[in-house]
Amino acid sequence: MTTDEPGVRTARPMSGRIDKRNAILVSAFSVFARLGYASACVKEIASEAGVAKPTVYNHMNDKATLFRESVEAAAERIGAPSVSAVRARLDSSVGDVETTLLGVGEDLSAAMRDSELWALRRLACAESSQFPELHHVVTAATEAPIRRALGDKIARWTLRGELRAQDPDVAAAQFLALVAGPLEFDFAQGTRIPADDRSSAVVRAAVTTFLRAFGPAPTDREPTGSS
Amino acid sequence: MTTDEPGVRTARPMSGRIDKRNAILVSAFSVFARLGYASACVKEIASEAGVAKPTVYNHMNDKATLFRESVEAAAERIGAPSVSAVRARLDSSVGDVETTLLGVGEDLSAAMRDSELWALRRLACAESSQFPELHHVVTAATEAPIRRALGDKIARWTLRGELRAQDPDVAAAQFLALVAGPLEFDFAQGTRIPADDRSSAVVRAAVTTFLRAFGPAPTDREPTGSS
Amino acid sequence: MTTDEPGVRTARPMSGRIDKRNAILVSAFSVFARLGYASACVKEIASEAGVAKPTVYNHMNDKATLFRESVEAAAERIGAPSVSAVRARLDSSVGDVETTLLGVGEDLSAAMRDSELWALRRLACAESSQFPELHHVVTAATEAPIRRALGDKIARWTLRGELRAQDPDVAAAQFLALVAGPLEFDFAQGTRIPADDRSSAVVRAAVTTFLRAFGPAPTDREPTGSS
Amino acid sequence: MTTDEPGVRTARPMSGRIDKRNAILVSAFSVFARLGYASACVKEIASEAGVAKPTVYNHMNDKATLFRESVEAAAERIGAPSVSAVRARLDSSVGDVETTLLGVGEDLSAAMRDSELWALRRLACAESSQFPELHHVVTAATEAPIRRALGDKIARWTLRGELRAQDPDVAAAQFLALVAGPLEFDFAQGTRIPADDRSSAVVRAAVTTFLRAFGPAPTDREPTGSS
DNA sequence: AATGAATGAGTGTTCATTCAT
DNA sequence: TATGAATGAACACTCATTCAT
Repeated sequence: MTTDEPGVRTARPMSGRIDKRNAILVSAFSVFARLGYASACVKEIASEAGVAKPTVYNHMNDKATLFRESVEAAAERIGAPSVSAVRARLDSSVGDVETTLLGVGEDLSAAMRDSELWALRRLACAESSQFPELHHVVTAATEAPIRRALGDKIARWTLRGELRAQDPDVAAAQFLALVAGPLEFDFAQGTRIPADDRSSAVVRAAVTTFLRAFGPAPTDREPTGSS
Repeated sequence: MTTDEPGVRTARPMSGRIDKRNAILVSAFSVFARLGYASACVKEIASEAGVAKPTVYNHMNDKATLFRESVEAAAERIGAPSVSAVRARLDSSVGDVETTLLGVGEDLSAAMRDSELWALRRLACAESSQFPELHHVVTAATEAPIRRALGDKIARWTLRGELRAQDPDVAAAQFLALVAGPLEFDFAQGTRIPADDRSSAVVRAAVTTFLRAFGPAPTDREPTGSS
Repeated sequence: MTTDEPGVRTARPMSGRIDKRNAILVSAFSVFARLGYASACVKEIASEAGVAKPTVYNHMNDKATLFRESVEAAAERIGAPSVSAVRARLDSSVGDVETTLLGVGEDLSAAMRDSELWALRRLACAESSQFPELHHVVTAATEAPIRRALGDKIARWTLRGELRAQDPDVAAAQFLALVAGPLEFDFAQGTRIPADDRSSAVVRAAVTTFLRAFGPAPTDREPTGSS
Repeated sequence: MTTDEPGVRTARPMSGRIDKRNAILVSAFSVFARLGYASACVKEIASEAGVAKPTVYNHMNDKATLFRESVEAAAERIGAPSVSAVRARLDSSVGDVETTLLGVGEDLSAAMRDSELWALRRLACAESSQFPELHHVVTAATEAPIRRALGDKIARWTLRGELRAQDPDVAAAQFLALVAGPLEFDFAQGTRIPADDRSSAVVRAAVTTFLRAFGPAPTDREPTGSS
């Protein structure tokens, strides 16, 4: 239908369209994150994307679809860095268990400093009655891969005798909870950002508790503090 | 519905008004919980409360005030049972540490089966950019008292040598995280209700991990499973 | 609920509302007649009625209801005069058959000079796929009573030997057709208005033909022309 | 669908274009008939014609032109069969006057069973304020030729003494009115289809009345019924 | 000649809020 | 105090039409 000369030509004619689609998705997420689904207005999304309102409807059928797709795209975009960071850290073999866990904890607390991540969670939470599938979309792009990777690593550590976690997946979930739970309180849904030393303390406390529970040997090293 | 004996009328001249106000607050929370702040419409709230729309405006200045007050009232109402339950359990001296913690865990997981609690959380989360104070209101009525009571108890246990938690507040936060974190995943923002045995398993795993980390003596009892 | 002192007071509080409702219905028919259902816009109807757009929606649920009700009201209003005129003429006993039929014919052709009647027909015809019930509404308010009254009269004439129509209803329908059929061609859906003598000629021709077919005796009066 | 033999291409370079134009006109009338002028949307017309929207604009300047041309084309197409049928019947010399008139009446009532004819009338009627010329277009393609042919025939019958109609055109118009008038009531703008015997009765009654009025001799044959 | 993409203008409808009673 | 009625402002969505290809 179009000129099919190999090379750059084939990629070109679509690029503008794809650019526009991405611009729409990005601005849609931005506006939805700021105002919520119901209060966001398509006109503002369009103007922020630099297109006319009907162009938005040419790409996405209606507001609900626009919402879903923008959240999905944002989940990928926002979740990717922390997922990659944790994966890289777990794949590299440098450092002992404690150091690695501390690193993972720092990765998580760093991720929570991203206001877009909170916006993403807020949206998925807020609209979970109208768009229940979003919870899965968001966790699949943010928590789930980390949980899985950490579970794998804990299994290996256990095999190597560096840890003794009967069920690595439960242990992984618990480690994440030990880090995220207390932090979620401090972040107050992303409306506050705790000081660096506060989140570091939470991470250290989580690692300490985790290692006391799952540490390799019941060594009698003194429990040197959980704060 | 109201006391209609003529004699009583003079005694409680305000009761009808207060009744009406409560009816408005209750139906407001119900509608807000169902539809979210922006999508909820005052007309529906009024009709569900059995009053006319302007009557709502006679009691609350505007929609935002109506929202805030209805959420505050609902937070008290919804949070109270689980707070009381946990407090009662911690105040009574029956049972050892493990039994008590298991009981608290069960209290928490029972509380999470209340769909109104999830609605409350969803609202606070959803509107946290427009109404940031709600996060505090909700946690103050639900989590905070439990955390504080548990912290107190852990302090006492530690003093008695039944536990060794350097910082009881951190330990309390971690216990709650160990219970709530994995469960939050299963509840999926209140859109799913996990089976009883699943949540019991989570609670047991949380207690096991917690006791391994903070248990009194470095006993050499085998770590018999974390699932 | 309102002061119920007998007399004028009870009628008052509603009159403003009813006035407004009527104003809306009248201006709605005017706009619908001018532009058709789809092209008419509620905003224009509202402003022509001197109210705000939402006021229209307070009285009628949606555009379709507004349309139906405005057409029904207009059918009563527009059909009444010609129906009354024909009824009055048929009820009064002055004049012989021919004179009376000529009078009825003139009544009909006078009615067709009312541009609102054509607008009414146009609307019922135009929207008969979306609003099929309108055909009945319009004919019931315009043609049907006339047909019935004329049928009754023809029956009486036949009984009195002044006419010999076996089936008076068929004869009535045929008389109306003889008058209206040729005139409809001349009026061209109300876009043209034929000269007075033209429509009088049509009426005379209709009466002549009708009387030749249903006249009392096979008199041998010459057929003096049908034009 | 199109002739693809390379040789033929040069011979009929326009045929594909004309095909496309016809497809557009046909689908346009179909959509206009279904939805009316204002509610019909060009996109649907284009897709039903199997072309893209701008292609429609390449052939017809705008929606109004598209409407006019599609109605004109449809008028020819839809009117032709009944016109031909009546003409053929009148041209053939078989049968006496009564038989022929009965046949013409049946032709007319058969034509009214074509839902497309009603759609055509509805459109012309509905949009007669915006497109007043359509009334002429439609009648010229449907009623007018029949009226003229019947007038001619009545003139001949009168000359031959088989009828005595002073003004054949008026008589023709009256015959058509006697048939169509009562039937139009039954068809209710094409929303209902009367039973065969009902329309046959109407036709017979019309012929009876017509012949009583214009029959050749003032014979004293009993008026045997007008129903 | 035909089309995918884009848009300005406009629609019906809803809602929070106010006023007169 | 409580309410029926009214409204200004806004929103999702559609459509006829044009432009670049």
